[in-house]
Amino acid sequence: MVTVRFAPSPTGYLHIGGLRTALYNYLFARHNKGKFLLRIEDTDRTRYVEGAIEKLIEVLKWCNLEYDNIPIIQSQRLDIYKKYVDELLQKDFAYRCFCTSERLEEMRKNQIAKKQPPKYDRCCKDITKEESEKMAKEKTFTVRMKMPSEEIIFNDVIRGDVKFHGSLIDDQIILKTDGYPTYHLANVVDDHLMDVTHVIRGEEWLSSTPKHIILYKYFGWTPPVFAHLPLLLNSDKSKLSKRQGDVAVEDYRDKGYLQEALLNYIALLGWSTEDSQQIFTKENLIEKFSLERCGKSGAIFDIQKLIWMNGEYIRKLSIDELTNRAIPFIQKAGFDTSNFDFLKKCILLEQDKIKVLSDVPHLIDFFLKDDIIYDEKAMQKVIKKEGTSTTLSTSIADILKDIINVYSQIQNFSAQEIESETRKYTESKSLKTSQIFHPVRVAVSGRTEGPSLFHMLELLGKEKVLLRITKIIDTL
RNA sequence: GCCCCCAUGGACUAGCGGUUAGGUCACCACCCUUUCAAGGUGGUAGCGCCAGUUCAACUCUGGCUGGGGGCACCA
Repeated sequence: MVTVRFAPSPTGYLHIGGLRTALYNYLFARHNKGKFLLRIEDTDRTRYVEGAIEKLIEVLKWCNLEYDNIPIIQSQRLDIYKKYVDELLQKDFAYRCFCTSERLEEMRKNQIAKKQPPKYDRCCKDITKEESEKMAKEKTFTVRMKMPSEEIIFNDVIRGDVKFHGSLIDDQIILKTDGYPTYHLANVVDDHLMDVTHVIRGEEWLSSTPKHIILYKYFGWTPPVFAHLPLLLNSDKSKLSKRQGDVAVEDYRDKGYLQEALLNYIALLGWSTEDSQQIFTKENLIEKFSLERCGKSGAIFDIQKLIWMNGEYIRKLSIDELTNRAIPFIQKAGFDTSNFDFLKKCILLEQDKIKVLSDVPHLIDFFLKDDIIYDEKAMQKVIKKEGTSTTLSTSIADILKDIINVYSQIQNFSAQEIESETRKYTESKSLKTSQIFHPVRVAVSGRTEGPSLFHMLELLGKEKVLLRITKIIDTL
């Protein structure tokens, strides 16, 4: 059975690149009716972050990437790793290293200064077993794996055959002085113990794969199939990182990107179908995903396309669903959200315009509050007509006064009714519709852009409309 | 410095020897329209370079250039 895993380290947030890795693993598992497991790689105590695991799990849940196991936590399995390290020591595939980190650092500095590749000098490699046992009792030590001087070739599903030479690779530390294993050891041991069949991970791991291959060999285990995904990039083509924009999945969530849109967009960063389909349901992705159709080159994370796609998904949401999802954002902006039906009507009028959910409060705020803000430019351009004759300005006031009269007469203040009465008035005065529509719009909403005018007036209600127009006339 | 990976318009990509090099985002124009959007139609823009193989290279091979990743008691 196909078994894959997502193995993040809990650094405090889920990186968007990590999410892509998780997604591809998930899709691959579901497509093959296999298992998708979660493993937390927290073997670095110096990077321990309070609450990071919980946060990670919460974000994964928000993304709807459900895993099939109780998450494996590496820091709780120290005895297991120790057992395997001992096995390697016993078989002479590894050795204790008593060098201090100061010495190693010094050595590395010198090597770099001499333009040599930084590499351990194997100072402790030839200490006899007896000596090593003895020293282990009084000194702290790490354990290093022995890299054989041989050609290491492995097949990567995405990249084909990749070749390294063992002689160029360091004797990697597999067990630290604090008793914790390093990534390489823990990763290989756990993947084996969890029966992982396919390792799908980022390209940054490609060059340490030979170490893993050798570990599998030393243990006598069959290595999994490897697939190294191209990296996600900043706009300057460097590895996607903080500093150049948001990289945490929760940032996107908090800005109002839909989980469906984020995943859909991210799925397309490094994978595509032959017909270049853009919009996929999750089921669709599961059905069509394959590692063979993954690309090899890094992909720039382009927010523009994500924004477009998010809008696409928002437009497809039912109005109830959209309202529910927008409510937290409206609340955050300080508005009362108890009147669901009213909010629904407001949002419906703006649905086509919403790119991210955090747009919603601003788009509908003039429905929700009485002291609306009048956009200065809009006022100048539409109401005050700066630079043109005062007679025109007067006529706008007159028009608005007439409109008040017209609207006061309307019994059934519906969009249809308002429109027909407005048009009737326009004709009777031989005015252009724009001479009426624009000033009314600005008067009631404070801005030039907005929803369909008459639907907006209906929703606002006769009382507010008359009040707001009156208020504007007073300023003229 | 060493090792590895990669290379189609501004971005994501399709292509797997013969195509008017296709799609999506962005951009521009037009249409629709009371505004802004949305939607529709059309458009600008691309195979990094040099050899080789071949009747024929975006496609295969080699080199170059460019970009990226890795080289921790981090993952």
